[in-house]
Amino acid sequence: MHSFTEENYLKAIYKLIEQEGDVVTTNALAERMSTKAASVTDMLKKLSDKKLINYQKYQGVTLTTKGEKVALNIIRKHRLWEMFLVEKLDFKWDEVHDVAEQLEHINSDKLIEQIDKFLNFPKVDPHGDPIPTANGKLISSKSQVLSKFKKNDVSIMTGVVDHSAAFLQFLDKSGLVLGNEIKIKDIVEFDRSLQIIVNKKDTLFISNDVAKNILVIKK
Amino acid sequence: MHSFTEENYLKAIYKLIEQEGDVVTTNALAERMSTKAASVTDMLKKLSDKKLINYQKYQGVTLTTKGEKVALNIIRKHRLWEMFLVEKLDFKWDEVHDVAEQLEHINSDKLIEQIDKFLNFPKVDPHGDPIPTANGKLISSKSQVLSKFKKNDVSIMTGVVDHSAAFLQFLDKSGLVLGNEIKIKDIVEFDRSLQIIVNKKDTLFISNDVAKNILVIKK
DNA sequence: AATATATTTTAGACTAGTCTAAAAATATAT
DNA sequence: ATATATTTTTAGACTAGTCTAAAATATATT
Repeated sequence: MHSFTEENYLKAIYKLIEQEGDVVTTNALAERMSTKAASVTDMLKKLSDKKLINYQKYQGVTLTTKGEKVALNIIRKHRLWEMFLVEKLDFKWDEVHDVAEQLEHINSDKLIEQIDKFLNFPKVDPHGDPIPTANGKLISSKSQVLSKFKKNDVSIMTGVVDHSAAFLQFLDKSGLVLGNEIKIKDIVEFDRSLQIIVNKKDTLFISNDVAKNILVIKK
Repeated sequence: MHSFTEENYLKAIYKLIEQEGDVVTTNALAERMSTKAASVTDMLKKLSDKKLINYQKYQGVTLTTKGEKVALNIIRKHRLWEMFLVEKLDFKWDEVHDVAEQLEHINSDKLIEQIDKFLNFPKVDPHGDPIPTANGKLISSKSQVLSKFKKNDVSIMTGVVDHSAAFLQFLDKSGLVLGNEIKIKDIVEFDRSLQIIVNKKDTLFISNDVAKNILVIKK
């Protein structure tokens, strides 16, 4: 199997490609892993030798099919564990990340299949992120950020971009949870902040920064 | 916190003291950890510096109060996870060990308290071993090995000494599970093997070696 | 009590992963 | 087109944990 550290690098590469596009740079990876560029270079050589990434000096990295499979499997385990913590152990959605970061490295096919079954094969995790299948397929959601919508658009909240505890707690406090209907009542020209109506009842003002971190699907 | 490896050494020391008595030797520990005596010596110095063990060169080791607390906490987590796997995820009692060896190192107080609650605060694990409390108390069971009993004694099976998958599978096949009543119908002088009656129905012959690995409590 | 044997420790080396400082390559600006 | 700045890689060193081989200590035998 792959080491704890190798798995974390592969996951980080996957996520950076997912959000930043085509290739990942050494510096970007160093920042994400809270380490130094020199350490990243060392690890990239190792992952490249194992055929988990495509790497040419100075040219950045992408994942090989094999590397992507490993990354998606870690993400699958992470999201299933998060779901388990929230659904079965009464964790809040802002409390699950650190524990899931540990649990995702537990190595047992039977364990993760049974957890999946125990949860009745969920499609998304508590943050609305899709859970990759056992054979490494990821159904990408058609959700978009709320900030892209126009006045009077009505949508359903399906996820978040920022997963920090601070942001998630703010959403809880504001009554913004997955599944809620959000109608944009007004958009303030000056700062692009939004006035929204949640579930046809509560009127709320949110900044554009907040809106950029809320995922919705058009109704 | 303590490293994965440190935790495993402390657990091994605890178990060796529990079954072999007062002090643990370097060689015994090396064998248990599947490593070399030289490596053990290095680790003993480290654990001693951290005040987790009492160690004098050439004199063997015991756990300090602090070290015992760490060991018991690992054992607590191990046994709760085993219980979870069997009770909630349909694992067999011979399948849980390796996964629990990994899960026992997950570091989250909330997680283990919630697992405990989810299982309704079990007192023993699937092998009949007592689960230490959150504050490090271990209720030692009054069980004894079946081989110590006499002809016509009646007892209830409460646990096992050998936890290997092979032994547990043999017990399953023989219909010997926790809670069963075992009456000793006869003891063969020659090899101390036993003829037993399980649950007042099935007659079975077991070797003395097997009897030494079955824990029972007198009825 | 002296010697032989077994156990334990030390010394020095190895791997995985990390670091700093310096060198090399690439990108940007004039 | 060349100089400057930025990014990336290399070189060498460090820690945790491991190893082998040799030295030190303890135990057993006569």
